[in-house]
Amino acid sequence: MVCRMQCSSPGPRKGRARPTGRTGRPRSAEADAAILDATRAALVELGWGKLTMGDVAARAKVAKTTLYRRWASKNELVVDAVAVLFDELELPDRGCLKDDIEGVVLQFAALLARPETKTALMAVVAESTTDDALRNRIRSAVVDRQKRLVVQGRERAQRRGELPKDTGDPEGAASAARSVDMIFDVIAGAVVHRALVSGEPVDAAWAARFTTLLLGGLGSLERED
Amino acid sequence: MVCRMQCSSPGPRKGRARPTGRTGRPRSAEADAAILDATRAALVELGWGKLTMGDVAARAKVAKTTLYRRWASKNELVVDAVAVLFDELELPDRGCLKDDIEGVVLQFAALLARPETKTALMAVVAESTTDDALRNRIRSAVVDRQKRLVVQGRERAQRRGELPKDTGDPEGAASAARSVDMIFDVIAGAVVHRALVSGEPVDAAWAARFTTLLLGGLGSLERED
DNA sequence: CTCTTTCGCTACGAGTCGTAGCGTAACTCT
DNA sequence: AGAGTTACGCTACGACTCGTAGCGAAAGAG
Repeated sequence: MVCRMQCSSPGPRKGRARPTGRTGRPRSAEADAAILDATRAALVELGWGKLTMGDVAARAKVAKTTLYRRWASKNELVVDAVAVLFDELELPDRGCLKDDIEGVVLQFAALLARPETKTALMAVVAESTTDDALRNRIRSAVVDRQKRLVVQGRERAQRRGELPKDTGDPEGAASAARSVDMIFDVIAGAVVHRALVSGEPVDAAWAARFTTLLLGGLGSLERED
Repeated sequence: MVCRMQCSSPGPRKGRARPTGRTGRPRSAEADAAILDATRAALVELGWGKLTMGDVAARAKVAKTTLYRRWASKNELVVDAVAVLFDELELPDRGCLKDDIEGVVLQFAALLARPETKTALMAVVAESTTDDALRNRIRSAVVDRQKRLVVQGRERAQRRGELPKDTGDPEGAASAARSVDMIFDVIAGAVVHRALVSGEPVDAAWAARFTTLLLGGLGSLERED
């Protein structure tokens, strides 16, 4: 889902993309990497509004036409450039649910503190409100990467006995899906809002208070179902 | 804080701005209103990325130079155009804290559902990460308008006895301020994230579940302090 | 060696930006 | 009423960005 005309296939050979199946000169994987690096660098220096395709091409030492051969618009380029940053997110096992949540909150906050992330993320979300293709790209490249952590943390807490296990029936499954969505929106939303809108630091003290609130709230939600 | 060179003063006379004190032709208040209306209309049709100053000027039937005499950039214009929408937000007394929160959540969600709001809000926040002046403008024009509702709802709940009253000491005041900030970020963040990032509806059922979570969490937070 | 595709490069029309200059309109003060 | 001051509409402008087209050269596949 990266390039414009070619199909990207897994398993590049010798630093080049596309192992076989097509003839002709293959696309340079180095160029791809250089372009994405240049995009992130430009985001840091210029921000979203002043970033131009020509500038990115110059930084990547690549012709502007090469850029347009792979990405149709600035939006899609930036989504791909930022998406890889979300691969860093992990959920190390800290022993209990509370510590796991605090860890992921701080990790997410550290990611949002990076200038290239903060300036790009909101901008592409804004554009996605009037561009369905972009919305889907963001969902698969960014949102799903994050939501996976919630599912993972939930399962881990269930194994520890900190959360009740899922019932097999459809009713329970629907309830579980609603919970995951809710938790995801609350965590990601609160962290983003504090960091980018309120503009105040997401530090360990805040993370601890927030986690207390979330866990207490989950208990109430559980009791009501 | 609206115009570029002149000081806006309250109490216009006869549809014109600035009652007295300065000489010369006064700025047209009708033009201001027409420009802001045109900006919102253009946001609906074009979105943030394709909105141009020339287009807004044409819609408002105003010269482009008039636009630049009042707003230095597209960012500031859009902030002012969207800010007034947040004046609609109120906190009607529904009798108990739970209903008050659900009400404001749904009201905020309805505001975010409007295309001109959703497409503009995230965009200006994105730009504000690299523009301090814009950040302050957003804070005073949008964020403070929302936070006021949290303070108001909290005081009302305290009068009802649903929340403990503030202690007079500095420690208690700091704790109260932290709570207001936390509640604000959680509510606004979660609603924005669900509506704009997850792209799922903020309906009455979601609002009820979210409110249950929040109130339960507040209880836990309270017990720990 | 031939075929195919990508590459860098240049050039281009279209569109936007933000400003300057001008004559005119609107309002205040004397 | 007249003078002074400021905002307005209009036109024009250079600078910039966009996205594309056309070219010859480079890089791999068969």
